[in-house]
Amino acid sequence: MYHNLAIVLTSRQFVKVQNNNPSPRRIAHLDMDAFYASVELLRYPELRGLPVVIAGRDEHAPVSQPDGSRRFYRLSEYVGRGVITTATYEARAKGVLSAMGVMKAARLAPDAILLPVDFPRYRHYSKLFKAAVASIAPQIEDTGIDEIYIDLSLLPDDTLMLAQRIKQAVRDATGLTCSIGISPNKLLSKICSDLEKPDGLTILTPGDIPSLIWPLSVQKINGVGPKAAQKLATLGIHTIAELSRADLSLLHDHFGNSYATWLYEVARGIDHRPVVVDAEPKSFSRETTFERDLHPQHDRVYLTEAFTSLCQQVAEDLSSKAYVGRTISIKLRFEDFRTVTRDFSLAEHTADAAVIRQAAGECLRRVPLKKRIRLLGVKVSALCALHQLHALGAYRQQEIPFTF
DNA sequence: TCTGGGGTCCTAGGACCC
DNA sequence: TCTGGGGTCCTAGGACCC
Repeated sequence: MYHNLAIVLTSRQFVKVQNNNPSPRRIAHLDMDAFYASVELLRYPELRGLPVVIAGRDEHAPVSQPDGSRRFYRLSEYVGRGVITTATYEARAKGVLSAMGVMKAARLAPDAILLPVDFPRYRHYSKLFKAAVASIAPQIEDTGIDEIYIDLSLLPDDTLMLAQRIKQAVRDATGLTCSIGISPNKLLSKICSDLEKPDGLTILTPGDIPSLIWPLSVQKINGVGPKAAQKLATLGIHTIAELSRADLSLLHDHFGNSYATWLYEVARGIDHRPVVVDAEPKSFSRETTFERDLHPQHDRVYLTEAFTSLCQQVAEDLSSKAYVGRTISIKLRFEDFRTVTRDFSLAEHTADAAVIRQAAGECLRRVPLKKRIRLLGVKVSALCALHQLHALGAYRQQEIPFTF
């Protein structure tokens, strides 16, 4: 009954190998298992097997006791705003999910152990596991702190052997497990790295599509989120199989032209995107949600300090990565969760905190401040790497002297 | 019971230029 | 008095991802 859904491998999904025979790409997606929580379990091994959630700031850090033991905070002790960043599989079993409000999670699992987020530590382990993978398969696309795509196409080794070596290398370097999905493209590999978590290894062949991919919810497709899934549901489309049976014209009527075409292709397992090894950043930003909603006038002094501090942080981020940017943006979220943005493009690139602060101030002036403010953010985009800017400057100087 | 922080990409209207 | 089409940049908002 699913004969029309056979996976289509077009010529663009093939690469040339030494013997000149086209062969399908071998793209792996590697995803670390419950990454932040697993890193925390490395330093607090006594928490293994317990429901643990990672959320919030430092005030919930474990406290060392006089007898050498540690006193951990429980989720039920948490007060204030915030969301769950990660949960161990034991906590997930109680219904606690990433991005869930902490107060809601506390009702589901009041006794779960609560640990604060420690990004520097996760970044360290991120570098370790990526270096371990690179020692075996160097064609890596960075897609986050805990996941990567790897292009295995040009490596001579057997796919299963490669995947097992990569998993072992990650474990040796970090003590952590990961899950790997391998297929001819990023779309399918991303889906199948999730199929056997944790410590999974799934190699997807076209023959597996009906049993493994078709029954899944459309939301398992990377790029179909809550809004699109809801809209598809009103059309009676819930699974990937149902999506692949939908008329292109029906999708065109309800989604934009390009999104409809994209949906039509991904439902058939088609995805030509390359593994991008050296992507340049597009923006740097800093934002903060306040402990309580702040009044634009009464809390003016504190808001101004926070605003300036965000500008300084972004400026430091730019400088430390050797970038300059030309478009300065601000973001405000009000007490009713309505979010507005304003931006301003400068004539020249900058990484200077005072210049960024000045431009951000111009943006802020264009926002009517009638409600309390929940979040404030500053972003710099239209980036240029510092070394490229120098080249650009030299180029400009060549042109300008041409006068009579 | 409200909903973090860091990103990417897309759309769409208007300005402006040729 | 009416009035083209294409290209690029700027700005604002929104969906989505980890």
